Amino acid sequence: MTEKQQNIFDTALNLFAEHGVDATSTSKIAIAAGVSEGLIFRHFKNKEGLLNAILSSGMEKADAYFHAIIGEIDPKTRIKKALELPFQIDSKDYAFWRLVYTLKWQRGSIESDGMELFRASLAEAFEQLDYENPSAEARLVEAIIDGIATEVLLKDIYPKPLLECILKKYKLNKLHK
Amino acid sequence: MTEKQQNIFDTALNLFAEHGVDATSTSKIAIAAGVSEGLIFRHFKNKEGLLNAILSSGMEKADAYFHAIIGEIDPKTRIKKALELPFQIDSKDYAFWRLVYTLKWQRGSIESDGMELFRASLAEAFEQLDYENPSAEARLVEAIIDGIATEVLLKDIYPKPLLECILKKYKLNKLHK
DNA sequence: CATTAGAGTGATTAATCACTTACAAATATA
DNA sequence: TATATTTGTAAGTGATTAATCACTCTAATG
Repeated sequence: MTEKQQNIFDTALNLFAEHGVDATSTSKIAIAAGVSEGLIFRHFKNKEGLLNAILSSGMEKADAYFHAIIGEIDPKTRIKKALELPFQIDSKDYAFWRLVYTLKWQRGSIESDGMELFRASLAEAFEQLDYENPSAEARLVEAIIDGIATEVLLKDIYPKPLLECILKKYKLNKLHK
Repeated sequence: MTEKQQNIFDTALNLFAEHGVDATSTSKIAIAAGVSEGLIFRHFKNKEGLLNAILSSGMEKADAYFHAIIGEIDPKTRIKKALELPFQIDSKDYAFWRLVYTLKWQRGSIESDGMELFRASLAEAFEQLDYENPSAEARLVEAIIDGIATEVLLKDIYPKPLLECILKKYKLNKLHK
């Protein structure tokens, strides 16, 4: 990636996240990136290609986090780590996640293979712990993660107290390790 | 409201919810509603005015639900009713809520006075029950509601099992009344 | 019957949209 | 040094955008 190409990538990500893809024109991206509009199309083919480059780059990094949780063998620890996910979002990645959550509502959620494995491994953990409805429990955890992530991404408040609260509900707050 | 005005209102709501406000042109609305484009501007002044009409109309109905919860005096019942909220969304209102959740990420969340009171009354309930951090508990419930509502609105699955799961965590599943 | 007001239309506006083309500058390779 | 190749630009393209325009139609009022 040349410097200008990286410029396009970064400013597009920020503008997409802040105002939405549809409200962000290629001309605005070019101006904000200090680049001619044509260069966007040279490097990324079209607007959709630019968006896809941003998404796949971000999901690659995200998949690493998911696999770290899948690899956790102890079911309690696995669930705990899953619930901790939204509290560990790197602030550098805020724009990316804002974009992902925005796109959920129009273009369907961006699914990586890591996310599917993550879902299944959660249900498996609840099953090992003899929960009554493991798959529903897994979906609930996913919903809670989404809800808290929304809280973290949209309101800039200190989220840690929420972690205490939710871990208590799952009796995971005094878990060794 | 004349029939055509109602037509514009309804089709705009559905298109806004499905594709987003920015991706929905006034010409598309007019065609889908079987109406001349000019009529949109006669009745609603501009696109923003149409959006505002849709939002304020919807929030009026939503406020009724919030006040029903605020009016509940027993703290446990109040919290339970709050957690039940996302499971009781009228399917006729799906489009409206999809629109609300979409707009959260770009134009800021649509806040009604009912919602602020709701938030405060939740914290009050947790305080009465001697929870350690009532305001954090209230924010957590809000986040959970948002997460489950997202689940309900985006995936068309049967959500009731999730209600069982979450009520158990709050020990509200065997609450009389 | 004459007047008025609101509902509704279709053509038209300037601006913006995503994207293309023609060409120059820079950089690598021979 | 000569020649490709890549990186970059400026000026365009037609299509679409939100909004306005002059206008017609209908129904009620006096």
